[in-house]
Amino acid sequence: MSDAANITITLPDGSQKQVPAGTTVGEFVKTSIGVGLAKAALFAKYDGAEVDLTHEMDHDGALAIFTPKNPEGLDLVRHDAAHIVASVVQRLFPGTQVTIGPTTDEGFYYDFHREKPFTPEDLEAIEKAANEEIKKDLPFTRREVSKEEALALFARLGEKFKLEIIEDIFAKGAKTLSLYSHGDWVDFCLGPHGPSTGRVGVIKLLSVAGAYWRGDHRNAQLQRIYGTAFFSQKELDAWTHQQEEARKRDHRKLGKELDLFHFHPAAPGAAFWTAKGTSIYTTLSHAMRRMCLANGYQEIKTPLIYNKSLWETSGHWGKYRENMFLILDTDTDASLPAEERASSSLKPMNCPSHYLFYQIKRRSYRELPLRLHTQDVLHRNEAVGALSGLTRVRQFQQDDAHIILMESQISDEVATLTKLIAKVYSAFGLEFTAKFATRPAMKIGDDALWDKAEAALEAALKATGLAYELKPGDGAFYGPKIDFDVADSIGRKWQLGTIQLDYNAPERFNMGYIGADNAEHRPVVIHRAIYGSFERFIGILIEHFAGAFPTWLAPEQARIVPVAERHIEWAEEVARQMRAADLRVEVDTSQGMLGAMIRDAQLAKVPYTLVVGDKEVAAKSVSPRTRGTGKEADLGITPLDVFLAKITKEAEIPY
RNA sequence: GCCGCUAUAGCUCAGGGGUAGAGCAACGGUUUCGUAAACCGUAGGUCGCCCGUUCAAACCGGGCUAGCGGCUCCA
Repeated sequence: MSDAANITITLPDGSQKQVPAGTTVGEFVKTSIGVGLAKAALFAKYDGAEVDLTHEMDHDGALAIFTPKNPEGLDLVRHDAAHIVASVVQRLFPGTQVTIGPTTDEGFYYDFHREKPFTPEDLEAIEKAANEEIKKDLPFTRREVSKEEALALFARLGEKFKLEIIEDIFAKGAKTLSLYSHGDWVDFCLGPHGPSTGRVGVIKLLSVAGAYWRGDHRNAQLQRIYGTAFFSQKELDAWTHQQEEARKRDHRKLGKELDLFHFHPAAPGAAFWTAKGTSIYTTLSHAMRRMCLANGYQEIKTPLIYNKSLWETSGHWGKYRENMFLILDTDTDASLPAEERASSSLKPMNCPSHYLFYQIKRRSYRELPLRLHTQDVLHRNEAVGALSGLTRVRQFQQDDAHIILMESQISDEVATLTKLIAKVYSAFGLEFTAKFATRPAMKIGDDALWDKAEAALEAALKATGLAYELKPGDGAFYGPKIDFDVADSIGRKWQLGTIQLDYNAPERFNMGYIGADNAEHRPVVIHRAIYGSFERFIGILIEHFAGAFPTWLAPEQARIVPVAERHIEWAEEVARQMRAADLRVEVDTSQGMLGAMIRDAQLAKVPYTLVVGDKEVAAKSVSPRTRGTGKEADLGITPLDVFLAKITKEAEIPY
């Protein structure tokens, strides 16, 4: 189709153009498509690969142009922004070494090595200089160099982290390394980059944080500068506003405002739940218990403290002791290390309890799958720096279960479980992502068992048709797992539900069952949680609903507001009838102005505010008002029995 | 655990080397009111804790504790 001098370029609409080989993407767009697009273009995808506009096309292929209108365009300029920030940091703070600077969902970061930490004032100076660099509109230029050239260049610059990365890149089989420069600053990078620094509209630096080289805490401590970039100040302002709105949903803020839970320095990582918060907790607990009992589970309770010997059998003593609250034997020598003085520990997980429970008697294949559900209190000694509101605590309860079953039952059980999880999450309107995590470095059991477990779990997951992401090395120490993640208000993802397959525990605990053949067999264990933990789940729900819980979950489902003192009697009668129908109701007897009482109820995010005055008393009715402002929130005068029927239905557990 | 930041009244926050301030909430009184804030008054704090510098520390320095943003880890 093409002769030696010409190549055929296919555009996304299917049209084809012939141009001389060696034409750059930029020239092609300008001459064959249009000046407007040429001006807007940032980079292109040519024959499946992302390339710069200066890339010379040398063969037939499809070409797609990306501009600020594409999400990929924003990601690209943020990558440009990371380079710009790194360049000004090295100019302003000589001696600082660069490492890596990728983009994130919300912006970018760049990790630096420098003895002195960056101060907030430093950040301001860097941000100012970075934005000046944008105004200079310096072109990004690319060139390819050999390994030797690359090593020589970065050795001369004194960039020892970069030298390590270069060795890695070539070790993985790269033939050359691409360098990108703007001004006199150079970094290596796969690219592509935009045409010039001017195309990055505005850079905003957000924070500086510690990070470890290659993500390993044994390595050098780096300083990570987080930032974001937008094409215009207007877009940045809109994003900033959106961030502020998201922060208003923060469960730590709302938990205090709505009086749901509190923390005290005397018990870091362990919540005090108010009556309202406890109401949410117990409603969720009851809902899960009910669902489990309806789906072939039995609920059991087990001890909270166990002898060290149990943890040795389970493998926790070796692989999880750092996270366990040990109970020291006071008779022992105080100079000995804690793990030698410990005789027992608070349980950090329910699994060993359930294995002991299973072992209480001989089990038959007819009992399998044996599904044990427990909501006991667990303690994990989390690192102080890891604690965060309700999403990361030291004391919590899981909606935990262990399913002891035959290998042949795994697939069906995993399918049933993913359906249950999807059902619960959809009842809240929560969107989740699934991850499949395989054996970690810190593990028990031989590789043959892991091979078997990973294969069985992934096959079961595939059979459900659910989309999932692969997380190699992220499994529990005893088995591979499927994790279900939900994002909080500021986009951080938290693991909630989990399904974990365990071939190790049955071996360690020598678990068996008598099969139909009257012989002893080894079962398999599935660990699963749907909420994950009540604490984290409630934290996520608070943010998801911005504190405005659905009626069935709201701690106060209705508040009755008497217009004047003479209406209190009917208000109390309404409350009595509603409480008799198991509804959670309060009467506002504060005798404030009506508007003020309604405002209080609205701020408390009570689903229904029931105004009662002369008209309502006379008609044995209420005037319900939903959450929200203005006339549309007012449902008008409603007979009490009609309203009762409506709210009772809304108070039903949806799963 | 690591890096950085923060800590003033129940909450949100101002102030600042020389006897501590506001709004809301609380409490008392007046008001009895029709769909997002009535009015007047009262009370409330060893400025997170310890040590140091200073004639004098809430303010400056150090340590600790807790919280926040990340890293590591994790439900």
